[in-house]
Amino acid sequence: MQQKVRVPGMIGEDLLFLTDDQLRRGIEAMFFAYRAFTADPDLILAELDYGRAHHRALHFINRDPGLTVTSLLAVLGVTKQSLNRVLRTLIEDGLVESRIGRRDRRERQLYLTEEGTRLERRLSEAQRARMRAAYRNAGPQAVAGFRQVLEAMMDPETRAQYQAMTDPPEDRKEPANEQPRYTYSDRR
Amino acid sequence: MQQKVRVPGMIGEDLLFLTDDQLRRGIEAMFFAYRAFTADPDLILAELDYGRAHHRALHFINRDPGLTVTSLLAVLGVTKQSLNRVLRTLIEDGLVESRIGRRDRRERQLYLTEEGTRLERRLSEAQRARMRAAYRNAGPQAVAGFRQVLEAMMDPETRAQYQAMTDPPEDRKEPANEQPRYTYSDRR
DNA sequence: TTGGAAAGTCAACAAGGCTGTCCTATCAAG
DNA sequence: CTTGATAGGACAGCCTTGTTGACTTTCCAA
Repeated sequence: MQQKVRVPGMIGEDLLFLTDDQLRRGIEAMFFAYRAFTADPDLILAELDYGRAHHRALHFINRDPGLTVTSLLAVLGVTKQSLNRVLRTLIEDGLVESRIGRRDRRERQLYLTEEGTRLERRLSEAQRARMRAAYRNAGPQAVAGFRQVLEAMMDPETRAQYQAMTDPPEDRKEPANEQPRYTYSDRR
Repeated sequence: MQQKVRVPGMIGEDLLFLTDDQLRRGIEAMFFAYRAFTADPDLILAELDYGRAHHRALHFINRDPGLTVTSLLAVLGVTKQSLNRVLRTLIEDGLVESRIGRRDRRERQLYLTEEGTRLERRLSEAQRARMRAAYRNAGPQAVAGFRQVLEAMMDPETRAQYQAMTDPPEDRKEPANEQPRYTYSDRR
């Protein structure tokens, strides 16, 4: 079990980064970082009696307005019943609007209301602030590596979905406003 | 709100990686990757009627045998009651042993039993396998960046704790077996 | 016209967070 | 030796968010 091999001169490249110990460090880093990653939005959500599930719904509806319940279900990877509970409160509270599908009237297309947009922005700005600080601190090269490892960690289907999400500017139904749009937001 | 600035020639360094859009990509990468990260152990745990909380306890007890309940509490960042529920089942099931503290008899020092060690190994090997594949795929430079960003994302206290955990070989109570120990485990 | 997909609903259950309260054992200081 | 503080454990009860299973309504498409 746990066959450990003492390596004398190293093979070709430096393989020390594949050590069980290095892997454990990475695992723990994921655990601690993810906790921090969700901490800021969680504070805001707690005030409003919402949970992480609400944040996730708001995030993906904001990113892709008009997406159907089924698509959202697929992205989030939860059951219809679980999502429905969350979605219902968001709709009741006037943060999300559910319109009957234009192509297929069985489908429901989801949109954020004004108020929903406001909350989403508040939540995601809190989350971005931490991310931005971490990015800035680590630098562009580190960020590239960060993304590369995370992508390599995903299940293949998820990764495909993730990469398709906005990798190509991709026209879904709206012709999509073109223009490269090199935007850079800052504050503080 | 959301002040966007069209950047013509870029400032000094390339700041495109701090774009709100790039930050959003990073946020989504965290979400999807974390889901994958927990997926493999979750499958094993489900078989045995355990949950993620049990895995976390086993992990940290394994990493630091003899740690006290209070230390474990601090690392996990949950309440005593929440941990206790999990710990109790692990002790009842004979995976964890709780010995009276040697220095302070009020404390309980936690150890994995044979069986606990076996399960921990099974869980962590599943998790490491995915991590190893991702690491190998991304390469050592990317891994360095990955860790750098995750560390920058942590709360300062957590980061200090994380870095202290095994950064210096550090003798806690055992004199700690020295020797650099360049080990490299593989299979497949 | 009919089969099946999309959506929604109800009920029930479980994991794992949380708070609050209370108790015991033990240490350390006065 | 007493007394206050600390470590741990237990019980009750609450919440969110995940799950299954069963059932209905709506509506598209063959």
